[in-house]
Amino acid sequence: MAESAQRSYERIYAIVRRIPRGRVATYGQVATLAGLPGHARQVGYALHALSEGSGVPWHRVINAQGRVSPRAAPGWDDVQRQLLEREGVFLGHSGRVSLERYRWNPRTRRISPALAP
DNA sequence: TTTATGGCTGTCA
DNA sequence: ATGACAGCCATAA
Repeated sequence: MAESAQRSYERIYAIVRRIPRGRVATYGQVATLAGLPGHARQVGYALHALSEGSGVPWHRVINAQGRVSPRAAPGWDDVQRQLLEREGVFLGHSGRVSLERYRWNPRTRRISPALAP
């Protein structure tokens, strides 16, 4: 693997690591924050290449539609949903996450749970 | 080298 | 609301 790609991966991981518990971010959002606007797909690859003990909360990254993307290995999407629920991110009735509520904003834009309906 | 394929996204029907 | 299409670019073969 080329070093430039490695660097990008590290940036991506650094961003994903910042996502707080109970929050989610989209692939595109992570890409932009990592300084790679438009490389959302690459974020998916970076996370896919991740090893298990890396400490990177890959499950907090979902697609722009607020859904858990289906991946190569069947059953993993369920695992991801479980992990999210364990952190307090509950999926809507159609297996969708309300991005309006759970989207992570690095610049303090946080939604108070007490304020939520 | 070229091709095919993806843990995506935005736009349009 | 869902589905098809086209960009984007790193990996794998």
